[in-house]
Amino acid sequence: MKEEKSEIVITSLDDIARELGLSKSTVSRALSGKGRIGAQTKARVRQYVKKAEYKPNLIARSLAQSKTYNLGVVLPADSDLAEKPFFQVFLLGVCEAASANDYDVVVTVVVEKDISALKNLVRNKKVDGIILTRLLVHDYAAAYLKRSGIPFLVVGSSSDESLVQVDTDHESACENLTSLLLSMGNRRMAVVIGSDEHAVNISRYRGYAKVMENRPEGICREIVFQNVGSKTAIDKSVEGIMKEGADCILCGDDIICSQVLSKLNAMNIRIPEDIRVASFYDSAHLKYNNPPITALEIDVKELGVIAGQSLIDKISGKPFTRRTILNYQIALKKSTQ
Amino acid sequence: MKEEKSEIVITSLDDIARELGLSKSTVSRALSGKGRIGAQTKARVRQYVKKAEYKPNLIARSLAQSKTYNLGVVLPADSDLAEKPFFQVFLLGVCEAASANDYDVVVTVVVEKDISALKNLVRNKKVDGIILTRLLVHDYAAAYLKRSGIPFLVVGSSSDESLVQVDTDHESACENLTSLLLSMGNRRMAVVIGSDEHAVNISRYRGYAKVMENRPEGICREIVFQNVGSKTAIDKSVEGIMKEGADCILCGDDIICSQVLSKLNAMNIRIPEDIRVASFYDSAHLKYNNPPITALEIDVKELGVIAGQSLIDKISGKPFTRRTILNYQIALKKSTQ
DNA sequence: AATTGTAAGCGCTTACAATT
DNA sequence: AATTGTAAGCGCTTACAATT
Repeated sequence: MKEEKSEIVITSLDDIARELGLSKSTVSRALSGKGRIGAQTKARVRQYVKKAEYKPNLIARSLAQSKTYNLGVVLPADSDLAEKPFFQVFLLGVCEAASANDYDVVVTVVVEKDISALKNLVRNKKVDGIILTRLLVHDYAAAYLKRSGIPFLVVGSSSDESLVQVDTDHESACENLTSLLLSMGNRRMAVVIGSDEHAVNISRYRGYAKVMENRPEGICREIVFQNVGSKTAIDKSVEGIMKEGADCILCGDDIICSQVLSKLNAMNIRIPEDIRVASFYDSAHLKYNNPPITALEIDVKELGVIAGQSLIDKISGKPFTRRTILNYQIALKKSTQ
Repeated sequence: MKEEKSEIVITSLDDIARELGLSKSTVSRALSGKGRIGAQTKARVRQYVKKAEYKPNLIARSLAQSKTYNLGVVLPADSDLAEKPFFQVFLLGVCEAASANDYDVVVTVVVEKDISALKNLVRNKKVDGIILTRLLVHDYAAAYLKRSGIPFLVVGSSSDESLVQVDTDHESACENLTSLLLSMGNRRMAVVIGSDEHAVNISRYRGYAKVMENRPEGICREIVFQNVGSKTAIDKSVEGIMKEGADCILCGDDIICSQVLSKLNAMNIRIPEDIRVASFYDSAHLKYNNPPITALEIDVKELGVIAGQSLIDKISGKPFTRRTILNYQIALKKSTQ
């Protein structure tokens, strides 16, 4: 008898309803928990569903509810970002949050100003909300999403109050690291930082500048290098910095830092004896460097989890935080001793 | 008049049909190109759709066709992999191929042997096919997907003929690099390689072993380190290698290599004067290292594109290649001169 | 024979009606 | 009043029928 029953493949609410002598809607209510439903029936349906290993068709549910239960994550494919593990680790965090809420994660790519893939994702209604993993100063993607009306969230800080934001407070983190290094005896603090089209680089520089402005000598333009992209540009800035006799180099991120280290190494300059080095962003390579590099540490995966959860809260109409700021740590290592 | 027309928001085939005095099915055929349809009507519908900026509801299409137009990509979240940009760059490649075929990409995460998220993705029918981005020697995910019957593809090499595979020929690549380094005068070639639960590490070691076995001295067990995971284990292996007087170290991948470099640096051992170093996998950090490191180069993004396209071909019943082997390059750098 | 329309179906949700 | 059922709807596709 059992064998006979298990021969019937249960693929829809209709099947269950027929087997249990109920109507489709009752079964639906028993499973969703929405609407009035008798406790007994509910238990009976749920038990049956479990035994029959029935899995509801989420596509059908999507169509009926106009919800996809998908989160969109936008990854930048600019060549200089491709190697940064930030996005990958962040993505794992989002997946974790999504998974815990029965959502899935759809990724899409924007290259520089080409947001056509993102547009398709939104217009085709493939996702219920979007996470932008980086924010440009003039961000096309954010502007488009605002117009579109879809719930979205940016990783990054912006003065635009209408944006839901999740970020570390880069500015104050960099401010703290900079003044800490000053208090440790460094005087001429150089900085090498990436494109100021990226909001994060602006914040980081601002943190540095805030401290230096209040120093008697002020900001020394000769040892400040912004908009540094290529390896060549970094090499040049390091040469300039050494010529100017700086005693500490602050690097905008891990990639810049490892290139700065490479150049210093090639110039036979010792760390920390000849110059101190610190980075505004950490990575495994800086940890394993010899000497290990002082850096700001962020729990990127946690950032992803929080971003995912916040977006889901926003989508489901729960109260959500308009601006979530994550903690950071200053990891003092041998490179600044 | 135009204003009046544009007030009507076109959201479904029904709307278009009404506006054009046609039936829903005719409109559907005009847009899909399937079934018999008059050339005039086809043009008329398409023109209207363009003007009205109509976007079909893909969820509805999914339900009707039992197709999602989604590709699933499985990312491993094992802690030692989180920092590897391989997966990120590969993912960008898959997105590119997907995008070109009007597919989207859903990512999911497996942690060690926990494939529950993958199971949900498959059971909930959220994707039409799956890409496994790494292959274990005993791969739970691959075994499950085989049972489930969903089209899937693995990045990696396996003797299992039933698996659709995309990979570099790691074995012959490592074989070539090893014999090249021998021909350059190195005699005692050490190797440091990761967990042999990963198929790729087995292949790489096999390439190395194939060459060394044919040497008069054979494989020297004292300078072969497999299953090396932690930084501590790597440090120990480097110490052992130096004690045994090896003249060249082959690293299983970029992460291992940068940790080996860190240790060598700490021991004040010069490259290439005191020892040569090469890696079986490349990354930006090895390029920027001083000296730059000889390594095998793979076009990972291209690998992603090919994997994505192959899977789509398989899904759509087109002929697909059961095993695609990508090219590699040996980048000779100063570290082995 | 070529083109278009009718109607059922994909598997859910949900307002409303009907039953106890 | 509490529970369950009826029927319409979400927006497509597609077999088959009907029209020219």
